[in-house]
Amino acid sequence: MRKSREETAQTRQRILAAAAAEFRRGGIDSTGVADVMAAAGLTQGGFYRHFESKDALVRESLGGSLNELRHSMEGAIKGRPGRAGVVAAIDDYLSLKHLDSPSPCPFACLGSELARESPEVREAATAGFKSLMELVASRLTGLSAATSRKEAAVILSSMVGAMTVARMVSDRTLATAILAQTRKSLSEQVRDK
Amino acid sequence: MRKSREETAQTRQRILAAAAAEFRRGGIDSTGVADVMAAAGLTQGGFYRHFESKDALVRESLGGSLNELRHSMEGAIKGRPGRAGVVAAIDDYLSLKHLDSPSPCPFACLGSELARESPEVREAATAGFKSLMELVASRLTGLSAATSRKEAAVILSSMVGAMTVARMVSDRTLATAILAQTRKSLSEQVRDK
DNA sequence: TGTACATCAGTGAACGCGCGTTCACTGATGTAC
DNA sequence: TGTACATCAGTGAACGCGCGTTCACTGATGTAC
Repeated sequence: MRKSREETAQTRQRILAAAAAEFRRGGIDSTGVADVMAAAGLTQGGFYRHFESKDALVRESLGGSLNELRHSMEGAIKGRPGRAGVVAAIDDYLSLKHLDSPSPCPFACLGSELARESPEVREAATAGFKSLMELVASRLTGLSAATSRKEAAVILSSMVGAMTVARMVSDRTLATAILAQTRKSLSEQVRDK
Repeated sequence: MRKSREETAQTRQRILAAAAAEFRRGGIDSTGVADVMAAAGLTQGGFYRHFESKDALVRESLGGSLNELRHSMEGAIKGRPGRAGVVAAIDDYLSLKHLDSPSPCPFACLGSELARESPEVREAATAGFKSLMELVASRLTGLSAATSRKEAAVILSSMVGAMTVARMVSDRTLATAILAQTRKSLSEQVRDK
């Protein structure tokens, strides 16, 4: 049953992709190694040929999620010049589509759980957040480097908060209102500062 | 071993208080019925004399947490007149003290987990959020009722997002910067709108 | 290039453990007369 | 008011179950000559 080196590498990537999606969907604690392996079309026994532990999987798949999120935000930002790029990223993130579809954002899906994860996992989350901060800050022209980073942190954490709360409430009207009003409020903030 | 009616009622309250604190500290999934009962100074066997299931405990203790949070915000708001009351509540919530101490806010502690809880639990969370919204909105003078509620929703979800992210990142400097800058940003928003 | 052997990806079953829940039991409290 | 009995809060052990992890085994791949 041994697989070629290429197949092995592909399997590893398949497990990582399945893990990233399953953890975001069901949470870290509630998603078992067997769930992830089944989602990747494998049985649980083979897991430890690819990863040292569940924690290592969480860490690495979180890194993958964060990279994808960064690329998706880069795409939205690069479509428009200057500060309008940030507005586009905000509108994209706080869209109804993002509310309903499997979310690409581990902060919104796992935020409060991540605070209780191992130091290694939290460091991966921190690096991901900082990476998004730099991306947004680079478009907040006319501010000092330090100030633009701080403003970017506020914008991003507000986005995460809005999506987290919108996902939490069972009142659909309230959820859409939170997203719409936060889009409006943050866009004004980006344009005016 | 039977206890008096009064003692029974006190025990129930003790379990609820322990549950609220333990769930916020360790998350809902990771905190077992036995953990809660031990924190209340009891053994797990007696749990079902007081509650129908863990889900019922989660629902009721979440309601308790939300009531306490509302009272604490009411206290901060009532200390100052008009919009300054909202600023005081923001400063209180986004303080370093709140970052470090056992948090009274279930949204910041459990936000992403709550989105995956039972409909009953999510409805309790929704009612709690709406209650805070009304409280904040009542102080956003000069706006229509609908607009003030929407603004309140943005302010609250931004507060939750800032605290969630600040708790998540392993970089202390970044955490304090997020809190400070969000305080500043929201305060300006409250004063100017 | 062909052959013999070592490696190891993946399977399926098992490990110990902790979970939510149930239950027999205890003895103090509450109730009925 | 006093007594006999029913109730039930709390204990401690057990239930089935799913968890993360380990392991014997398989057979195709990789390596050495």
